[in-house]
Amino acid sequence: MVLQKRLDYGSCGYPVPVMPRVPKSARGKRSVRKKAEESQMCAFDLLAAVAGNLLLEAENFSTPNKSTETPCIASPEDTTAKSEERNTEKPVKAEPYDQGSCNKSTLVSEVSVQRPRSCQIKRQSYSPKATLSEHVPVFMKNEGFGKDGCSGHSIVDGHNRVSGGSPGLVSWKCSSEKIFPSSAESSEGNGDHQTKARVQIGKWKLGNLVDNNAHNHGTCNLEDPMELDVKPPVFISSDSSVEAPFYGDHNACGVASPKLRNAVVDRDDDENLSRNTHPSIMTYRAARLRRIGNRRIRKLLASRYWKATPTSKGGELCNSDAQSKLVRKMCYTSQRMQRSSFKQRKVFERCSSPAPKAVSKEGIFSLGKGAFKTKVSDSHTTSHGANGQSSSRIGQKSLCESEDFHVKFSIKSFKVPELLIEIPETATVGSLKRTVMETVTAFLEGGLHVGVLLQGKKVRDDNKTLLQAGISHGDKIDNLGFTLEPKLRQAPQILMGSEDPHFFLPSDAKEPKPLSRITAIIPPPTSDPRPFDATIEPPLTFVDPESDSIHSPTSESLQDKASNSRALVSIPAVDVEALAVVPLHKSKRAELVQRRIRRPFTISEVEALVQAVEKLGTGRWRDVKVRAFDNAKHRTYVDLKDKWKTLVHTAKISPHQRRGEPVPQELLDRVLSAHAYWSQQQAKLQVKPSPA
DNA sequence: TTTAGGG
DNA sequence: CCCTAAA
Repeated sequence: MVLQKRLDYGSCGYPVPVMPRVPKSARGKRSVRKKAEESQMCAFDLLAAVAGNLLLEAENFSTPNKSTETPCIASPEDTTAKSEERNTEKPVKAEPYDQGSCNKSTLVSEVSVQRPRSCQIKRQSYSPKATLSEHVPVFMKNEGFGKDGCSGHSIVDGHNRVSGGSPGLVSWKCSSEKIFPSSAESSEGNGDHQTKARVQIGKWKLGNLVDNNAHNHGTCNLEDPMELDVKPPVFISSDSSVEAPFYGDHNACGVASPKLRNAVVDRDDDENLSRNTHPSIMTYRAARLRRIGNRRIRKLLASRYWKATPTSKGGELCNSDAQSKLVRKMCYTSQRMQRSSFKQRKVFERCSSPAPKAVSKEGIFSLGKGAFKTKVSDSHTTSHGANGQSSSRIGQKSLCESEDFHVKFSIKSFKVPELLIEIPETATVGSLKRTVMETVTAFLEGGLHVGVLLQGKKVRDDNKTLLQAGISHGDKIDNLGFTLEPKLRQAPQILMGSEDPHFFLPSDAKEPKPLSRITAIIPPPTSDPRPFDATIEPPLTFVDPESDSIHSPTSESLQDKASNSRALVSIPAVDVEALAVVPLHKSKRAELVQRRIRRPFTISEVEALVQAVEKLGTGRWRDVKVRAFDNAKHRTYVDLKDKWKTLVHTAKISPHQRRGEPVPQELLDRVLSAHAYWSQQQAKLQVKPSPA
């Protein structure tokens, strides 16, 4: 029985994940740290990816040589229930830039283009001569992130709408347009007795794209598109006061300084467990886990990533290497995006904020009021890079001097398709937030197709200049619109049954079928319906008393699972080829999979272990596992080996140095003797061969 | 996949 | 517990 609630997600700000989380497991380990660093992937990457994606398309289409009909190699998507198959991913060529149509689920942003009043913008705006493809800069702003971001309050009540988009930026927020009355509905009897809260998020919007700041400050400037290698800028900003351009920064994966990141991270207060876990990161790590070799673990992981449909096997699903692969590719992609963004950083000039604010060393970010604030600096020319203010002025000046014929766009809103999230009631608000965030992130990661609509008609020819397309600074540009379509190629099928008729369909279909809903499912804490130890354990078998769930899940495990569920966010496929722009090294995602919860061995477990080892000896952990812990799913042979190792160590040290639940001396003695015995045996085996 | 060990 | 090289 599943209780599904539809909560009005309201208009809370959408916190763009910024800080790739370094799992606790990292604990200062070099290797882990390194990995975490390597795999840093944050929202910025994501946006960078989007931008890069757009950019790439722009390039493709603005380059005469390239066909505007970039072949889209369709890869028939296997829609079977198996996640592995589902994720099988094949290289795909860039999809046509112009989708040609935009259906209901297409994201349509309200864009208005207006002619700058006071002064003309020279570098910031696009020349009417620019081709449509060059039009893609996407400015995003994540308001309210710094302060409370998507707090539980805002999630539920969702009435705190952020107002007044900042210059040159678009703010992400859940629009309040869509309000879903709470309702409860029982789930289809799939066997599990869980309660889930379902949160549906309506359309989202991006706030103002281009500020109206043109009149005030004379504006935002972009280098002449023609003279730079046009890279659509993507700005991300959190908090209404400052804007952060998203540049793929080499040091910080396009994010801010560590400090900044921390600020963000820390704000995630109601997370007790692994915070800021990123789905993609998680998934990425799953890939690594491939080699761990424990099928069970892998399965478990898999179940975390995809819908944890409780099955007779205990809710375990197959893991998918394909997915991992996919994720890696995504990372790769996004990194490439970053590079392009970085590139752009040098060529674009902008002054998006009315009031000059502090600029960080790099001239990119700055902190303010404890909130996550950043300021775009002018990197117009490298020489100006470090001084936002002066650059600003310079920029303004040049703006006013610039010629006319530039059109200015203002995207008032950007709607993200409906999101459907399923989460157990027992999950924390924090996990809910994360899930939402990750879902959206995942969604965005797929990249977007940008379409241009002029008076309702889609402007397909990317090589036309704005002027030719009828987009001039003078007239009828009010009806200019953009369509942002998810660039999904396959449908994440972790969805809830088939209640939603239109999901994302492979976009390789004739008509693009953008997703209309993204679903994320968080498995309930008890989603691991492990057979209630129905079998009678063999003599030596240790039966975990509080085996996975069922019996009063501790708050720890409960939370753990809840947080694990974050990985269940759907991760749309990405058109890797299209996004491939940035080199891989930097922005993989941070590690996602969290460390397994610590489950201290109980005395009975220790006893079972000792007994098994006495009998089998060391070095046969697999057998020990089978013999004594076959029913303890969470104990792997590696765990047993480790435990033995610690037991031996414990037995050797003085009692007062021991920690944790004291192990009966009797057992420790047995450990020592068994250890001595088997060590001897091993030594014998080692020596024998040579004499013989 | 397992083992064996270092972290 | 994690991570991995080796077997």
